[in-house]
Amino acid sequence: MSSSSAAPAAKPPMRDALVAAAFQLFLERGYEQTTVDDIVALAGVGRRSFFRYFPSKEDVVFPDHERCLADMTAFLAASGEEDEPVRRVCDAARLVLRMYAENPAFSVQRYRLTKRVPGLRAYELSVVWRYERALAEYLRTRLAGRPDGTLRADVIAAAVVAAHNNALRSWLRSDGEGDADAWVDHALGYVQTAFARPEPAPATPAAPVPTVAPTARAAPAGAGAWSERPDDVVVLVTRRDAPLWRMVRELEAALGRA
Amino acid sequence: MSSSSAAPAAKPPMRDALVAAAFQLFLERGYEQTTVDDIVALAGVGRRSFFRYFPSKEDVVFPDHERCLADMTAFLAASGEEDEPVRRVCDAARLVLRMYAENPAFSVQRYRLTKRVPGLRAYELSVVWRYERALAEYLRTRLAGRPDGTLRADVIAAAVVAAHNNALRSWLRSDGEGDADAWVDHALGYVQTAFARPEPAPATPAAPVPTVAPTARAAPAGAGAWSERPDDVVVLVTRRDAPLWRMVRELEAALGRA
DNA sequence: GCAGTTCATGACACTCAGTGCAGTGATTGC
DNA sequence: GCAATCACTGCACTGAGTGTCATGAACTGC
Repeated sequence: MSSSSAAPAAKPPMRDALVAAAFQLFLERGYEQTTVDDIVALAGVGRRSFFRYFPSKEDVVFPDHERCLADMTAFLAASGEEDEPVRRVCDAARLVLRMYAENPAFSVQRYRLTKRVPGLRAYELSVVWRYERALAEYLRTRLAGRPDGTLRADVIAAAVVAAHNNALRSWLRSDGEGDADAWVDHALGYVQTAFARPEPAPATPAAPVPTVAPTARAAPAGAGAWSERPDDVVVLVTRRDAPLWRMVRELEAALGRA
Repeated sequence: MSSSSAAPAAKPPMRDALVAAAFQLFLERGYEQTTVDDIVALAGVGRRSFFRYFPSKEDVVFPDHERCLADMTAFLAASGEEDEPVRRVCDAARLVLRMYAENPAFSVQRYRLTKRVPGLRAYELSVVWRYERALAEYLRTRLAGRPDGTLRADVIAAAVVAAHNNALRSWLRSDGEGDADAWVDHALGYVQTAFARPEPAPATPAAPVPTVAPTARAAPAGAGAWSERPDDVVVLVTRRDAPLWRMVRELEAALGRA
């Protein structure tokens, strides 16, 4: 019972049931050959419920990215002036790797699925783009005022994402057998050295792969994404025209319920 | 050549008519508020014809990217061993800029459209991704055999695309008034220097950064980098232990939705 | 226990993107 | 002239996504 049932709002099993049913059918007969009606029929729920939990058919393939993005945003927001910016975004990228590594079998299946289906590849791009934007926004604030601040922010963010994905895909192609952390450390190390030049701080060129920062989102309290210390309070900032389901999902993510 | 093949099959005017009608309606009432039926009605053609010229509604917004991608692929394929790889992909990226610069008014309109419509942003990502893959594939062959060849290829391609897009968007935000080439040259020059280091090629240290950095109107917005969007945002502050439904209710109240 | 409320779910109907198919009219080649 | 081809149109269909309402379970206060 590590994470289920315990406290206030019980985790809805329907969401997981839908993901399971969807993947069963996707692997059986393919993504495009599976309709939402097929999924809800197998899961034994109403069609409308599917779209209450997932805004689109594609979203059921990436059920945990929203949460991971919230973690990344919180991780970056918790950064201070003492953190080296490039290093910080590299560590933030490792959060994504960790999510993939938490369930290798699932990740490998999904990788093979997204590789085959153009629509899913396109959707994955939009997911990756949001990670990249989160990194870039952080870097923009950290590099503000410096020459070419936003340019460097965008380029470094793109490079970090590309390096991470290069290593991640290598690991996924190995069916989750290899050492994902080693690959990602190596890839991010390359980016760090490539962009360390304008900084005077290449004093520690070899060491800089000190593994992931704490964050241990296993701890229920530590997941308090927004509004760090002033506990007991949650602040949600969202676009007014965003769909309600997305606001609710962010809210849930901020609350640490999943 | 750039505009070759004028002779063979005369360009169908219907395609252009559809693009014109689509943009007229998109600008009038918005992208999502415009149906394909509206477009074909204004263009005075049958609905089925639309999908013969454009595989999807999104494609009508990017009518020339397919051609540009083909040009880029050809440009890279025509490269020889004597070309410096990073420089070559930078020049390839400039082909995209040229396409945008060929029709500034149209490009600016499209930029404003894609910035507003999430679906178009997502579609643009898939377009950009194809450019990036073309660059990365080229670099992979050129860097094959070298240590971390594919990693470096992916990272450099991503950096080039990010730099190009950063400059391109700066130009688009200036309503096509500024010197697009100067911005892109500067941005790509930064990438070239950043990745020129691991190479032993200090033979031409000064030359490879010919950059035209001037850019008279350096920062039109000054430091106000991203102070956009004051409105359109809703903020919810609530106690963490409040029931979820109550938070949602307050959210809905704040939104003005029943 | 009981009435009132809240909310998740399900059933229905609708819009719209995208596709397959058949029919029509014009052009081209013989 | 005749046949084949081509561009176009209309029609019907699938399937994703959305708004709306009814139901029913769980929780409220009494």
